[in-house]
Amino acid sequence: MPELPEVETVRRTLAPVVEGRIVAEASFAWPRTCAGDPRATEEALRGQRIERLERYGKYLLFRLRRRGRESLLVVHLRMTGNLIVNGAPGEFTRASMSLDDGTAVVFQDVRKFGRWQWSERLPARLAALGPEPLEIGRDEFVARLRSRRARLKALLLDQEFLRGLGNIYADEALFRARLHPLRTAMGVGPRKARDLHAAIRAVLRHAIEAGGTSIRDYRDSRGAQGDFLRQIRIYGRGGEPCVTCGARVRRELVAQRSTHYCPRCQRQ
DNA sequence: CGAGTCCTGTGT
DNA sequence: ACACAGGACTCG
Repeated sequence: MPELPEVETVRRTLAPVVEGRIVAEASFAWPRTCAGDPRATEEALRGQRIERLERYGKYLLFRLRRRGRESLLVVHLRMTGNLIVNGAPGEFTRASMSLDDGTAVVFQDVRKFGRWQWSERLPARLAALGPEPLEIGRDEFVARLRSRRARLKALLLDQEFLRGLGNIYADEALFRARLHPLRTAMGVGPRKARDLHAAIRAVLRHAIEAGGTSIRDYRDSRGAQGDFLRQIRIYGRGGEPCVTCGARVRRELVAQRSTHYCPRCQRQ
């Protein structure tokens, strides 16, 4: 579910609640939500001061400190995870953290794919991810893109290429840049590659402004839905007329993910 | 590259 | 009963 704009919205709404607070207690109702040993993690988190809440691609990083030692709580929401402030514990609560002011941060996750991982430093897996889509410069993006053999859709979903895009915003960006998802990255000319860079930035910025896209499960940390679905142009519109030209929007599987594009606006 | 896995819920 | 869902990992 959540991609960069959703995770950024969670970060923005959650940061003022948790920054500067101390973890009173953490617990895992579904042990596999914890990457690592749940008991040891609960113990490691107790008494930690949350210094900052950051976003890294689709990951949330809680920067922790206890007795002068820094560490990290890495959270990935995956498909259906939500971090809700003072959320009512229920059937889908997989983990939670209570803070020294009595606030509870409750992790609700229907499909149980979400993960919390405590670590002393940024895990190597994360360190290997690509740049932030909103930080990479145009020329560097173009060079990076055109050096790759993969199809555009697969490449945009590859977190080692860019960190933070997912299925919705990959399709939206390709549509806005009028690029066919099956085109090879290497074959994209410099001009179209620049268009794609601009399209990625635009769609992410607008989506963040709207608080993300709630298709079904996604909520920010206050429980509010995102509003970007109203601005979605291509994702999930298979069979409907293209908003630009009226042609029938195609939906097909690419890299095992449903991919939406307009066969007239986005030529091979 | 594709296919299977981890999971539960919803819609046809 | 079956397909599908915003993600990522592992295996051929």
